[in-house]
Amino acid sequence: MDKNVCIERLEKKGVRVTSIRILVLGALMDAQRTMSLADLETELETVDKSSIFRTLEIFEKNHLVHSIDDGTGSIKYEVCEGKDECTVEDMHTHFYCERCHRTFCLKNITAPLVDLPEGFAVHSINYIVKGVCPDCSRH
Amino acid sequence: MDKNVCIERLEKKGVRVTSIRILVLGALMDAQRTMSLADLETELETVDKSSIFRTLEIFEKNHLVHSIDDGTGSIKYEVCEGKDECTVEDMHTHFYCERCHRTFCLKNITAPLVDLPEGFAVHSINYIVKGVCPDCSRH
DNA sequence: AGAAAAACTGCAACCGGGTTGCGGCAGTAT
DNA sequence: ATACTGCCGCAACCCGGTTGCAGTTTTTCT
Repeated sequence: MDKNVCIERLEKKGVRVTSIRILVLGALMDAQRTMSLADLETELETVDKSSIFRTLEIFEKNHLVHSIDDGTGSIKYEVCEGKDECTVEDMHTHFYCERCHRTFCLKNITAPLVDLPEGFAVHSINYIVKGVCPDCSRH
Repeated sequence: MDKNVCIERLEKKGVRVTSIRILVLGALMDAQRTMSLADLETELETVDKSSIFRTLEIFEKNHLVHSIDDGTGSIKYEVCEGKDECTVEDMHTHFYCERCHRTFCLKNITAPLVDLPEGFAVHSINYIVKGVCPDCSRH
């Protein structure tokens, strides 16, 4: 991912630009899938785990990325597509492949919302479908 | 929960009856909510963590209980209602209260299933709605 | 019943993802 | 230049979950 695109995006969200932040954001934007902290660690060998962690914290607070819990025990991150907030984009469907252990963002499929009994106030939805992805079911 | 009810249920599923298993199953059946390993640990002071863990493993394999990942980092367990399998019951909606940190089973609300692109094979659904529960929103 | 095998349990140690304290470094402001 | 603030790497920690092992109980086989 072009460095300047990252810098621009960081500045737009009011996040101070550093070399590590460019690297992390670039890796996430390049990735065609969600990435865990461990994924980023192996991708960016030179960068310390805690630095990546704190970078993601800042990114999340500033709505540059959001996290998804796909039930695998490790949180996944992906860049927000929305303009300012990503509360709505947050709610798209994710698919977890039990064979290749990848988590897919089905961004064009918004997560369904059921009617809840009186008194329940909804803030967010975590909708994960698990099974076998097209790649794996071909083999 | 009556001891004999537990014993009966264990035998019905072909799980060997031990005192610990009666305790764990009883605690889960009594609970009006899902329970984590830690919850069971504090509830059953006398029983070792690893024993509870292995007991839950066996229960899950024999479809006495199933687990839900509510995204809090600790897996929750609840007793299966179904006769033999609980693949369908598994798919009901759960609600996680961000204030009191309890996970509710909304057993009468089945988890919705979206249409996925060609090639995705669905095995299970993880549908967690997060927000504030009726109890907490009253205060 | 008695011996061997299998299953169950508690203890302690481990594992891995996530998190934090701290000291050093870098950039910015005064 | 000096003081301040924020960023980073290292190491250590935390916590839920998991495993190896040894002692005990239960089952199985004769």
